[in-house]
Amino acid sequence: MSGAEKNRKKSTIHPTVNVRSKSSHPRRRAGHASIRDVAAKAGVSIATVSRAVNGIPTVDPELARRVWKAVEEVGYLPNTQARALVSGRSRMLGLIVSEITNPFFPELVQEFENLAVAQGYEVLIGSTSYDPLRTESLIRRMLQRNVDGVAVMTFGIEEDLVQKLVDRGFPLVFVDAGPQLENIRVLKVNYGEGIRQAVQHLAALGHREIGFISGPLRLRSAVARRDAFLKAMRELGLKIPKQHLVEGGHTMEGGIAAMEQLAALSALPTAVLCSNDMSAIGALHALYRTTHKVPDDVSIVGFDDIHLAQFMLPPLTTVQMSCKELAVAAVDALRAGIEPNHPKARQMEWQIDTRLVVRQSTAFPRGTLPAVVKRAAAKR
Amino acid sequence: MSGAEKNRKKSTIHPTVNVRSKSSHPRRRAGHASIRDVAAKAGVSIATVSRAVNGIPTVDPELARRVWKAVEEVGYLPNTQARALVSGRSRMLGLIVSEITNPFFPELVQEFENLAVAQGYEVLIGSTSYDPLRTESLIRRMLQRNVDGVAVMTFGIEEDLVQKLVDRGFPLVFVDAGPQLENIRVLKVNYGEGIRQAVQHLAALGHREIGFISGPLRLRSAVARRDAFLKAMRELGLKIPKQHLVEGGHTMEGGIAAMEQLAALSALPTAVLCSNDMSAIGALHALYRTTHKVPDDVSIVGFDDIHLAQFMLPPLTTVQMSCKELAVAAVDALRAGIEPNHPKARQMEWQIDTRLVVRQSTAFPRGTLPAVVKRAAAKR
DNA sequence: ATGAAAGCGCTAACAC
DNA sequence: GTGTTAGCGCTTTCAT
Repeated sequence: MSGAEKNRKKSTIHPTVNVRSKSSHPRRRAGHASIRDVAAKAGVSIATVSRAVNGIPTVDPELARRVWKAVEEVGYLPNTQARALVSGRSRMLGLIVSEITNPFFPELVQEFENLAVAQGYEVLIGSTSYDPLRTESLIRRMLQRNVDGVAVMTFGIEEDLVQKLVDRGFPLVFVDAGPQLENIRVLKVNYGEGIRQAVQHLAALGHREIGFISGPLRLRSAVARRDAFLKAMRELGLKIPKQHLVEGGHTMEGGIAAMEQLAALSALPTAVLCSNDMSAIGALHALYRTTHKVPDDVSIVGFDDIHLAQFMLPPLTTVQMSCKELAVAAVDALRAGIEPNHPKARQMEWQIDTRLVVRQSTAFPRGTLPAVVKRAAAKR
Repeated sequence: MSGAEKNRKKSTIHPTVNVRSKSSHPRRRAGHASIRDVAAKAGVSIATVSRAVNGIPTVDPELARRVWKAVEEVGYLPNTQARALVSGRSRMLGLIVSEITNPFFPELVQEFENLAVAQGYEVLIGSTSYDPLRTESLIRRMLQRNVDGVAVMTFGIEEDLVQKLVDRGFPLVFVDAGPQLENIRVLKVNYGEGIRQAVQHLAALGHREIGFISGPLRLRSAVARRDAFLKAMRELGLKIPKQHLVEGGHTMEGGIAAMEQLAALSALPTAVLCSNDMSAIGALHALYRTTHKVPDDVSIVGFDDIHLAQFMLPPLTTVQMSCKELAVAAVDALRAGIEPNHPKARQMEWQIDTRLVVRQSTAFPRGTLPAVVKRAAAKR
């Protein structure tokens, strides 16, 4: 109970008692107890308070008790900013998504946040609206806030900035990051698997004319989904006329526009696969407006399996990409990059699977009945 | 170009040149340029750098130029944590919502974030999942992160904590905060207006049996909406049998369950008002499963007007509560509480209006045709 | 085991 | 107008 008062100002030669407590410093944060208040109350040094609060085992149990009591009494909350300043680590993670209003992302955000918080991290969220400029300013702001790492769940960012960060050794996690960039951890989504299942499901029902509503093609992930579709079709020997391939922008509006384009064709495909669920919902809506029935007239398949999908009318058949899985991988990858002794510190790739979920927006092509049904009908 | 080196360690008596630049301190943040690096590069003191960077007009233009050049060269980003530490303000706002996966909230979050960022604030987002414990830990975490204020867009929080914060003078903004708490800024939503419009719209169409699917009744806002409905019905002299009032929990699942309950009644109401759009979507789904047609068999009205509402099948008639308006008010109210010289520093209430948006989920009650239609039919 | 003191990066009061 | 310096709240040597 001696030196603590020296930490303050030049001031009087005789720092008698608790002058510190309500501070001489004008900028002192109002109404907030600091470590010094606790130290004074407990009659120990601030170092001991720090140690007690951080659970360092070498503190005398009796002193620890006194410290905790004082903490209680003054309502002390350690100031994370100060901690971050001295430790050089903020225990904040950045999470950048393309469009927070696309329901897939809130689901992702929630999972990510739960995991992060459980592991002692806070999350700074940013939504880019597909704007590279926004993405850049977002990353810049997050860096200023000293986040320990950033997970970018979208693409369209200036490579320069990424390169600079990578050079600096800043932990970065991308989904579907394409190119040669080293030292970036990447979540590789296996689009092929789920999309092949979807195409095969449609083909098995008898569909041969299958259209595709893609996402915005400057997004790597959108391109990857389209390519997976093309590949699956080719594997089955199915043709894709150019006009059956339309861009939908991953929004409901985009889905509507794309479906209208398809519907204007002389021969509307009997089934349409969409690059995400929002486009699929848009497609559903467009078909409703043009009085086409789903799935009787045309089958629709989505991608993502957002919560909403099962509540659509009709419930949407879709390719599931688990945002839980994505979140787990993202947090894991981030920590691998941040914490020097992380068991996966050297791992650079995380695999994410996708799979088909069959609901009621897919059925036999219009005007056809499969053999089994015909046989059943004949029996009557 | 002299004293800056003194800031470091005891060390050598002769701090010849740029020993500081890559630091002697072991905890120095790796790869990140600090204000001292800029000062060294520009040949000025750190104070000048600080002033230049913060746009203080009294700096010599020539020096300012040199500073900015150095900033460019070393890739300097001011450390927000340090700034926050010294200024006692973090320029971070907390935003607490009840359920990030309810599409209304991402829309709100996005608006809020855009506004906040434009005004130089960062946003820390938290989702409570209606859990008071989570809410409390959320607020606690936000306080540790030194947020300048918190907007709570949900209710169910322990009053103790709120009281403590209020006593401390901590800026807090609530939506629909009910009780006597002083020094809390509140966003008063005028549910009555929009809901009265909805009930009158239904009544005008000829509905007399109008059901209501409420939200979770521990939420003030849910109670307020139900009460507004009851009041509007009373004003029109319409009766509400108890079984026409069911709780839906503000989720799709809840909406489905509630609608099923209603559908199981001997006399299903001809119209149902829902406490939010998600319940309404659930109701739509439940009616689809029970092969009731909307709006032919029963009219449905939602609340919130989320983006999705217009894309439902059929497009949802709903009471609009503009999240843009809410966000604007929330940020405004927060800043009023934070900034001592804010023009509205003394204002404690913000009004938010609601209004009906008519789409296609409402129509005449089943089995009825209004006079005009009958006359038109008779003419043929 | 405990305390003193340095210092994280920055701002602002003060001196010149 | 510019530099020096104290200090924001905290962690972490280094002595004791």
